[in-house]
Amino acid sequence: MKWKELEEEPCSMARTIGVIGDRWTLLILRECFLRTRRFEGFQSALGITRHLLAERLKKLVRQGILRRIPYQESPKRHEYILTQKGLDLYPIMMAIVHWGDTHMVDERGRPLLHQHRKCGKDFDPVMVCSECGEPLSAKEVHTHPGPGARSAPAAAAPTTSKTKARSRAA
Amino acid sequence: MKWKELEEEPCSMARTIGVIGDRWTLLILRECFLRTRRFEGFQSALGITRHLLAERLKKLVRQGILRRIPYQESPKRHEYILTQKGLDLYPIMMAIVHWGDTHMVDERGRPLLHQHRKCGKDFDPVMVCSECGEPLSAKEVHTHPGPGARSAPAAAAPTTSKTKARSRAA
DNA sequence: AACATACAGTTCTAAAATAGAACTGTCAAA
DNA sequence: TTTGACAGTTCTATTTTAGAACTGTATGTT
Repeated sequence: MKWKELEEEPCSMARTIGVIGDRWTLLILRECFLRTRRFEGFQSALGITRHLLAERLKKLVRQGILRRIPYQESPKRHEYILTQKGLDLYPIMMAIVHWGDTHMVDERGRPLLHQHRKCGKDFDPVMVCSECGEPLSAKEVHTHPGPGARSAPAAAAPTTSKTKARSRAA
Repeated sequence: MKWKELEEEPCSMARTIGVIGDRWTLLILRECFLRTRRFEGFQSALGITRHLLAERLKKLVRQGILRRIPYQESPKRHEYILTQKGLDLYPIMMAIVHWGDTHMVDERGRPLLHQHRKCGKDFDPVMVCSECGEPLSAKEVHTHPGPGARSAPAAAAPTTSKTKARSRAA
């Protein structure tokens, strides 16, 4: 599979993975949420090669996740700032951190704590149902096709090769 | 950076990314949550090469995210089932899907809907503060070092090369 | 008996992505 | 005049991934 194709699959997860689903991109986004804004900042914080960093930043800008804002003229320099679309990635980041806090910490405990300004307490992120407010777990959720589903009879995707992907959505 | 190193960084996000932060792994996990359990099931659903699939499944088993359970003798065959550690990835998956539903759908709308068995309604996942129950956003959260933080003065990491990563945690 | 099929891998080569280092170019400060 | 900060770009070497074929056990078919 070419990764461009991912973004066109009838699956919100595949599409999202096509955009942010690689290691460096996720780490770059971590830095964004930690307020890093400049090329050298990302590079020295992450140890990523300059080549890849330039690539990934371009992609994130193309995708509307970062905005490239000039902060000085001559030589022209820019900062990379999260757009609203980028800020909306926050639950993904927090969910990843929280899983790591739960399953990947050593004896020393969590590297970082998160304090909620509104209530002043250190917290964990909890994912709840938008309708009833109860915490969610996989077993309590039933998945069913929505309007954008690629229904089996329609469009009749050829599925030429035996090894091609069946259509599947999420 | 070698990806093994990621798992040892003092950052829950880096560690988690080291385990599940690549495209195929995330897609394999999607299939797991959609109840796929067998090698051929994953392969035909995703179109992943058999070689990589075998690799990734092994890694997920090593990490305790999947359990390999025999379902027949001679020839020995196994199913791959999510452990509790694997099931705990659900908020990450839902957060990814939800972002895609918000920012990556076409005119046709969402490919999949999610129904909460408890309340019976189609829902969106919402991330809230465990302490006060309010929805979270990046701007309302203050991050500070926890017990597992790699504090600057201690341990005195050499940081030999100019291009090596500064220590950074999340 | 001979053949095809299901299943779960393993093994190969070619193509693509990433690592690592060096280089470019503008400007400011020493 | 030299050095350093900054934001890249360019190059080669290494590592990963893609793609296809092959292995091996067992069942079902002709």
